[in-house]
Amino acid sequence: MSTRNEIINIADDLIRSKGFNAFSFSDISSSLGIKNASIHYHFPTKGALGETVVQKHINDIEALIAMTQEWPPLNKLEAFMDIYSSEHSQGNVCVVGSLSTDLNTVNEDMKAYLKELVFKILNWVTDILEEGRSRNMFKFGVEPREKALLICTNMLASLQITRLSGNDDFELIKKTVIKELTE
Amino acid sequence: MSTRNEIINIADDLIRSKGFNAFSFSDISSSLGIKNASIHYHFPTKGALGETVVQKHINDIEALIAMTQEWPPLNKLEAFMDIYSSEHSQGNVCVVGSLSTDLNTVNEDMKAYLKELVFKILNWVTDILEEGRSRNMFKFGVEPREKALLICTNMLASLQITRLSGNDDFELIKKTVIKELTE
DNA sequence: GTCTATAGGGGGATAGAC
DNA sequence: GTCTATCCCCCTATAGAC
Repeated sequence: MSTRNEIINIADDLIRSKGFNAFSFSDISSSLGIKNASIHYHFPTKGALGETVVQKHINDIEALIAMTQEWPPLNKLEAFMDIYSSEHSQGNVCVVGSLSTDLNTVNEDMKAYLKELVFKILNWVTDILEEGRSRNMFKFGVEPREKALLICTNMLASLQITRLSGNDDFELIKKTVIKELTE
Repeated sequence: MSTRNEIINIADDLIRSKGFNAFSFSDISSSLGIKNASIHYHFPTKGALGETVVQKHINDIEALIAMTQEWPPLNKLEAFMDIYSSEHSQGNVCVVGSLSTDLNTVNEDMKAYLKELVFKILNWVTDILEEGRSRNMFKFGVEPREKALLICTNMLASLQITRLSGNDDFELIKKTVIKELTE
């Protein structure tokens, strides 16, 4: 992998494990075996690096949406939830949860990319729910976008709360969301 | 109000607006019109200040639980949700959301107090839901603690997500949670 | 592309006067 | 209780050699 991509991946991991303001260029350079100054060759500022990390998440979610386009609604929903399972297994929170906490400290471009990411996720989950209900696979008594907000907030905060309440609660939340939708 | 309590309140606000690692003693001292060194008279370290802020939230939630003990379940649930309405109106996230993001950077005592806070909240909401269902005021098809996890994660993350998706979504989430429980 | 060296600032924390 | 003065460390970022 290119140094540039390694930097992006390490920064992404650090944002989700420690937070944007808590990680430093030294965390990255020591992990990579290079010097701080070399990072600035690839990214002029910490903000520019942060923007690129968020863009990567936008690209990833777009790829996942495209890949699962023909899947049944329940499988799509599980693909969505698997993003969070993967983050949970690393003990990390999600990028939206981490950076929304720090939102008043990041630059305007990062905010804009984060908004784009949140809208993409919300629209995707809304579409999945709408499709699932119209095909009689999901049951819920509110608007699809309302239910999408509930499920997205369940996923986002489950990563944060289970850092404190206990790891088993993450799987419990996931199962409960699916149980409520399908029973 | 005593200087000590003013420091606690300003620190609390800063944690929920900027995050624990982003605020500095200078933010507090300039806001209070005192010098950095004076803060250290009241709190030896930043960690000790953080611990006190979390303890304050524990005390506040205990007082709220005691005050609403005889209220009907729906009013109790609304009292719980009003905590988040108040934080949302300030544009802040909740203390658990903020500090769980930074969890890997805070000291062990802060972690312990945060755990205590999360357990108190989860147990309270679980009790409210159980009481509401046994009195035929709430309907839900999962265990009370499971539903409490869903509602607590809805509240926590709604503050974070609506910083990005739009302010109206907070009220929408609140209304949807109550609608699902009571219809 | 990566290095050394360094600038320039801000962070938390302490000592001791008042 | 609050102040001034100061310490020491870490941070992001830049200049210029290789």
